[in-house]
Order: sequence, then C-alpha cells, then structure tokens
Amino acid sequence: MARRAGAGSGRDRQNRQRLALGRGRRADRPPARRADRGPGGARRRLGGRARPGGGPAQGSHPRARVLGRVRQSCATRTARPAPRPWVGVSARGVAMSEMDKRFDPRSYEARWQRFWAEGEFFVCPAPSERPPYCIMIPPPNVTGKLHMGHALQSTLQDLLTRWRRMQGYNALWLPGTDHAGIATQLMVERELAREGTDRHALGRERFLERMWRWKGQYHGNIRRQLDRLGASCDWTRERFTLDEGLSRAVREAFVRLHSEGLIYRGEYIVNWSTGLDTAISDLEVEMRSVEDRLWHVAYPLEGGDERVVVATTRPETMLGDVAIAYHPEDERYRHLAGRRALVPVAGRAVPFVADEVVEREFGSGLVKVTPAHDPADFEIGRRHGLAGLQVIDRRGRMTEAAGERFAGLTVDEARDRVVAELRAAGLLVREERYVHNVGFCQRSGVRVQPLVSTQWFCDVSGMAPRALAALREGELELVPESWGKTWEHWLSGIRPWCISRQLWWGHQIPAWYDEAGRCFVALDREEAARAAGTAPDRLTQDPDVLDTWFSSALWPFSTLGWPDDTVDLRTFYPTSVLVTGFDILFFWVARMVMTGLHFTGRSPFARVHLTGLVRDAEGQKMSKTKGNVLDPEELIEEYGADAVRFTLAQLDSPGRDIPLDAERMAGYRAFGNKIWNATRFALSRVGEARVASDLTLEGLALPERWILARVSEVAGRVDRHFEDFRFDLACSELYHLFWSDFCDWYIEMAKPGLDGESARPRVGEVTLTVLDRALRLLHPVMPFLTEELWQRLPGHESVSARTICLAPYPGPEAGWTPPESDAEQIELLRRVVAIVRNERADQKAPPRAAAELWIAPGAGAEAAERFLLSPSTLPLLRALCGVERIHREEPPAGALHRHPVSGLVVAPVFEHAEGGVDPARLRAQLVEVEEALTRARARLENPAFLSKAPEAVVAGARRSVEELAQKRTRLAESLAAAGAAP
RNA sequence: GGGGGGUUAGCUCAGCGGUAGAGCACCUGCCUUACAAGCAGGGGGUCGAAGGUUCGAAUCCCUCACCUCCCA
Repeated sequence: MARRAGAGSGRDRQNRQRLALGRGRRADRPPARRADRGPGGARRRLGGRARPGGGPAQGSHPRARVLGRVRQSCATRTARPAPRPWVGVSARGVAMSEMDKRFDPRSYEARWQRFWAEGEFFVCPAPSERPPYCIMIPPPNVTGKLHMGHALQSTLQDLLTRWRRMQGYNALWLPGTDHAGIATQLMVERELAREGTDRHALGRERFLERMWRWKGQYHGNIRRQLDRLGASCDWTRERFTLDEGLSRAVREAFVRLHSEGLIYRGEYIVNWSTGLDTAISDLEVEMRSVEDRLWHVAYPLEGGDERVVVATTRPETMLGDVAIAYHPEDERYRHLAGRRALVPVAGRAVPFVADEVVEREFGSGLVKVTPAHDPADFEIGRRHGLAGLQVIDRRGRMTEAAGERFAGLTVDEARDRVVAELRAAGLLVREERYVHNVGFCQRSGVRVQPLVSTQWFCDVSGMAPRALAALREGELELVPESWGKTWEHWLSGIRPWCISRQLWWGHQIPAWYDEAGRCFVALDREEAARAAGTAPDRLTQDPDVLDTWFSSALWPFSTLGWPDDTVDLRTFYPTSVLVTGFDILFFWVARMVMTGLHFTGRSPFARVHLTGLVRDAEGQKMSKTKGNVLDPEELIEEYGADAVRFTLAQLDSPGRDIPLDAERMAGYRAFGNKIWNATRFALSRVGEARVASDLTLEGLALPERWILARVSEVAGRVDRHFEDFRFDLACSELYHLFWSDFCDWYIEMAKPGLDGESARPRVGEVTLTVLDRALRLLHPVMPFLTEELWQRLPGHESVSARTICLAPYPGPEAGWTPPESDAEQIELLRRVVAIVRNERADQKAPPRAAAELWIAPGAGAEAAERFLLSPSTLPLLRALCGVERIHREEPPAGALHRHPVSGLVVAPVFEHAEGGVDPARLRAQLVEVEEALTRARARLENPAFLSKAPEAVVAGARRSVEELAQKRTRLAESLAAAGAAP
C-alpha cells in the first residue's frame, strides 16, 4: 500500500516537473540563489526617500497614528533603562526601540504594510530574468465586503506568493474586483426604491452613473481589507471586470465566438427569475426539495364520454397545454393516437402525441404538454411541432392568453382558481402530498419560472472535451484530486450556457439591430454600421448585458492585456496556481479553462487549489440570517492579521470544510506572543553576536548542532507541504519548531551557554541564526510579526538588504546534517529530563529543589554513560530539570524509583521531597507494562511474524521486549522500596 | 435515483499497513527575571458497525449505518 500511495504522489510530482520543463516555467526547484539577495532585478528604486519622521510606520493611516500616540505615552509612563547596545537604527531608517514586553500586533501591522507598499516589493517587472509565478485573485464583488472565505483564500494566495517570491520567483499576485452584475445592481436598485424611484424612471444612462458612483464609493473597501490581511498584491496591475481593457476583451471574445458560430441568439425556454426580472443560467438555479401537491386531473376526450387522467403539480399551466403525451410503447394509450382531449377549464381540444421521454410509471403514464412553461415540454413541443402558448409573463402573472378570468392573477392565485374550477366540474380525481425538487433562483430566492424568451447562448460543447483532456493529460491539476470526478461528470453533460441577462450593470451585448430587425455583432457600433451598410445612429444596441461569469471566464488572460499580445501575457500566462472555493468550480474554474484553451490554446493555470467552506464553530454555514457571520476585519482587529492567517492556513485541510472558532485564533495569537518573547529574550542575551550566513556544524556543541539540524529538516518539510498545498501540515511543523523545539528545548539548553556557565562556542550566533531562518520560514504565514522581529536581528542585513519579504526562503541545509550519535544523545537527554521532571512531580518535591542524579553503569551502555557523565551535559540537565550533581554509582536507598535508560539505571533524588511515589500509581504502571510485555512477547513467539515481517520490525519488537522487561523489574523494585507489595 | 466527502481523545482535526498523535479544553503544582497569552506534570480513545485480506489493519477490500455536499 505504501508503494502505491508513494508511487502516486511521486508520479504527480513528476508530472508537474515534466510540465514545468516543457514550458520553461513553474520549475519545482527554486532558481539559483541570487548572489546577495540584495536588490535584484525586481527591486525597484526606492530612492533615498528620506523619512524624516524616522519610520515608515505611522504615516497617514489613521489607526497607525492613534496607536503610535498611545504607544508613545505608554513608553513614557514606564520608565525604561538605558537602551541596550543592540538598540539602534536599521538600514531602512526604521527606529528600533527596545521590544515592549507586551505583544501587540496592532503596534506594527499597519506600519509594515505601509513599508512594503512604499518599497514596491510586490511590484513585478515584466519581462524578467527570474522565473515567473502568478496567481490571479478570484475577483471579489466590488461593492461587497470580504468574508471569511475571501480571507481564507487570500491568505493562501498570499502565502504561496510570498513563499515563491522568497524563493526568487518573479511572483505576481494580481488583484482585482468583479462588477458582479446582479448583486451590485440589486443594491443600487434597493437604494433607489428607498428614494421612491426605480431604474426605469431614471433611465439607463443615469442609472449607470449611479452604479459607477456606488462602485467608486465601495471600491476602496476591498483594497483596505486585503492590505490589513497582509496581502502582497501588485496593485499597479489591479483590474476591474468593467474597466476598458477587460471590456474590450469581452467584446473580442463575444465577436470571435459569434463568428465561429458558438454564440447565437434564439428563442428557448430559460430559467426566469421573477425576483430579478432576468433570465439566469442553469447554474444559478438551486434545486430544493419541496413538499407540493400532486393533482390528478381528468381530461375528457373529444367526442365521447371517455376521459384520461393526468397528474400535475402545476394546474395553472393547464391553461397553456397544447398536447397530452404518452410513451410510444405504452399499450394503455396507443389507441389514443389521432384523438384529442379537452383541456379542462381552458376548454381547448389538444392532440395526443407519443414521446419517449414520458415515464410510464409516473402517475397514469400520461403527461400534459406545456411547451412555454416547462423545459421537458419545450423539447416535446419542438419534436412534435407544437407551438407554445405563453400563459405566464415575466413578472409571474397570468397573460391574456390564459383567458379573461385569469389574466393578471399571480401564479398562485391562478392555481387556486383552476383547482376550484376543476373541483366544481368534478374533474379533480385525486389530490396528494408530493415531495419533489424545485428550482429556486439562487440570488433572489424565488421559485424559478421556466419561460420561453429570446436570449443569447454560448455553445460550450466543443470546448468541454478540451477541458476534460487538460485534466486527464496533466496540463491542469485539481487539488484535492477527488474533484476530478465531479469535473468529468459536469463537463461530460454540459448544456448551452445562457449568457444574456436583462440587466443594465454589465457588459452590454455587442450586437446591434437595424430598423429591419437584422442583427449585427461587432466590436463597436461603427463596425456594426459598416456591416449593416447604414449610419451608426440608425442602429440600436441589444439592451441586455452579459452574464457576469462571461467576463470572469476571461479573467486570467484579460487581466494581462489579452487580446493584445502583451509582455505581461507572455510573461505570466499561463498562470501557476488558482486558489478558490469548490463552490465555483463550474461557475468559474471550468469556464476559465474552457475559454482559456479556446482563445489561448493553454489552460489558464497549472494547478487549482480548491478550498472548503468556512463555517462557524458549530460547523454551520455562515449566514447573515443566522447571525453567525465572522468579519475578517474584526478578527484582525482583535487577534492580529498573523493569527487570523495562521488559523486559516492551519485549518485548511484537503477536502474538508473549515469550522472556524475564534478561540482558536486566541491560541495562535499566543503563538505570536511566544515568538515575540523568545526573540525578546534572545536579543537581550546574545551580546555582540550576529546572524551568521555561513554557519556550519563544525565546532558546535550538541544542542547547537541539534537545533540547526531541526531547522534544516523543518525547512525541507515545510517546502514540500507548501508545494502540495498542505498548509495545515506546514503550519504544524512551524508551530512545533518554534514552540517545542526552539522555545521549550533549545532556549533552555542555550541559557547556560549564553550565561557563560558552559564553555560552548557560538551559542548566541546560533540562536540568532535559528531565529533568522525560522522567521523566514514562517514569514509567508505570519508576515507582519516576522518582519517586525527579523528587522531587529543583528546582522539580518547580510541575508536581505531591505526586507524579509525578499530574503531567500530557507530549504534543507546540506551542511547541517549532524553525526548520527546526536539523535541518540538528544533522545537520551530528553528521557532523563522526563524522568527527573516526572519524579519531581511524583515525589512532590518543590519545583526549584535541587536534584541529584545517580547513574548506575550497565553493560553495553558505555556510550550513553560517557555522554551523561561528560562535563558538558550537567549544565544542560541543570537548566532543563534542576540536576545539580551526577553520581556514577548505584542509587542510594533514598532513591525511590530506579529507571532503566539505554542500559543504565537512573534515579533522581530531590531536596525536600515530601512524598514517595504513590504505590497505587506504581501498581497501575506495572500492570500496564506487564500487559504490554505479554503482547510484545506473543508477537515474537509467532513464527510467521519472525519469518515474514521485515527485519527492522522484528528487531524493534525485540528491543521493546527488553525495555519492557527492564521497566517491569525497576517498577517491582520501586514498589518494594516503597514498602508496598506488588 | 447517481456520485463525492466524512465518521479517530470533551471539541476541531492530522495520521492512511508495524500496534494511536497534535492543538484547544480539562485536572494538579508553580507569578522559576523571555513569555501566567506562560512553565512543568497528568488524566482521557476497544480509531462508526460487522466481515474479509495480511505475520500484523485506524490505515487495504466488501457490506451496513449515520452525517454532509453536488448532480438528476
């Protein structure tokens, strides 16, 4: 199984690599390290723009100013000692004050965002020597507000961009917004309604002015929110779906598709939203299970007193019936061919037709045919040449054609009246409860009304196979992979896309009509006029606009200047990665891939990371009506952007939704606090040491070798996890590295070295170097905190001249591979420390009480003994668990509990120990050990295990039996010493 | 009706053939001059159910149950 899984992921990686080579981009390996990582090709001149205020910080951002003042007053209130030597002014003129004991993200986040913007670190040159990396933002609704889903996706996009940028890529994250036709128009219409008017009263032109004004008002929100999140977008390339360039792309695409016969206009049945007063696409219809009634209605036959029964959930559509259909092989009804039925209430005679779509098992096996108001009936009507009869209008009211009694009634009213009349006429055979699926307009929530109308359609059936092939052949990769099946399924059964909308806010369809009603599709009115052979002002443009998704579908290339062959397009297209929610896989991703392949011949992106849905702590979908919506900005305000980012990245695991609990953010804010304090400690203790750029393990002591090896190891793992979009695992690695390895173990071990208690070389240098690397590793996830701290590390300039954003991303360090004995020694040290700490608690010795450690030699344990008794080990044990002396002899009688460790016997004795070990506890442990021993022995007694299991596993089993046996002996001894029977 | 995902410690989730982990929560002791947003220690799980494959299954296969999403 391992082989299979391994082979799978290996193959994926190979595919990617092959692809990368084929295209000369998206290489898996970072490019050769820039020599100095100083200002490279990307670096823009920042000029010696002197900042008289001494800091990029508290610029014009109002919050920054306020916080600045608050902080200042705090500082003056608390009397501080004279600045330490390391306090100074960094290269960038950022005044570095001594670190505040209080960790407060608000004190620096806005400052760094500003610094980055002013430094233009995220502006990408094109062309560039460096390999391109590009992510297009899924453009949020321009007048909307970022929700948690945006925060999640933006975090991941930023994380990837920062990571690749640090690896030396020309990493572009292109920001922008979407005009979001319906959503935005609705908001303005609502505003108009409050003013007692509507768009029709205003007229198209003035209405659009209002729309643009509204857009202008809200546009800054998205920018501000992304800034606060730490987004490293290239704002010089920001795009809006309705701006001139993108509009041109839309017209171009439309005209081309039309000329290829893939866009056409026609009268078809569409999903009509009476709530929005426009047609909507199949995707915008949400199916819901609804309990309705099923009415069985008798239709008398013409000429005679026979009658047939037809079941329907929508009796009001009877008024538009034009036929009754039966299955051609249905023996029950074959004889009806050529006869006619009288539609009750309407009184019209309609023919019988035979059609294969009729389900014989449903109801009586007969269906009424209403081509104007049912998609299936529409098809039947076309097959049998039956003209539809429209009895419901665009507002959801009955038309004149429905008859005088019904005209003007709503659908519901008409239904009631039809049912009443049927009942009165004795034609209602039966009425029953009926649960079925009904389409609702996703946006307005009203029941979709199928209507026949003239709309524009895009035939994507020819593009779909290429999109399918792109995935199959690896040009496109979906992550998690499992979405591939959904992709296949949807694209295999794809239907024409209704692209016209009866709205005003959007790209008006580039089609003009002359006075004779002839249609001319062209890039502009002049061209249309030339084609029509008439004057431009005699043409009328189609009043409808295009589905918003039509322009979104072009986003990956229209934003780069398509249809022109621009430098940007050549540099950044196809893009590298798309990060978006699985919910718009069809709405957007599939359409981008189809249009991308169609117009550029390339998949618009190589990989798509599909995120789950952000839910609340209880796993409920966030919704305004439920009131469980969390606002990213408020969370940033409370916990800091880095904690929000870390939380979201940590929770993003493949194929899962994200239950977001604000408490969790508090936990990751604490993580920030931990890093803050660790850095504060390091800075106060490292003396004159500086970050080393060329550190090797040579001449270093065990703890230093160990932590550097850990950093190197984690760097390798994090890199792989980012590559695989496993942000959750990457975050865990980083969390563990900082908190457990660096803070809990290394810093404690470094203390004696820093204090000169132990003659260890270069401890300060290693501490700073580890911090430098670890902060760089963490930077893509927590950009603000890492910049704030990294800038304070003495010697950081040797790594990157201006900012951590452009410092190289650490990878595994070949020179940081320690001798194999290191791992054993560290393990031994940790076990002894654990024993001493456990005993301290068990024996109720005071936390600070000195401990003496007895180590009894054992056969074959010479190496372990040498290590534990070496002069460099005592300071470590003292720092980690308060051991003051080590004796190389059998433990004294006072040692309550003797522990087997690597062939030695170890026993700590404490000053002022109050209690012995609880015999009950020892007994419980003994039972546990004995059970484990029995299990382990049974395993070894199984000949099949011995012959078939790998050697290493068998050896491991043997070792564990030995250890358990020793443990049992010692426990028994301890019990005896405690005066208790086992 | 078809398909996807899920079911592991109180909660949220990793692990996906070698005998169970993390974070948070909980309990105990500590304000030990980096951090009480902290430190140290501890308790807690027959890995949804039943079969099968295997020396060995939380992990692979089959069946079932429940939860969720998508499509019809």
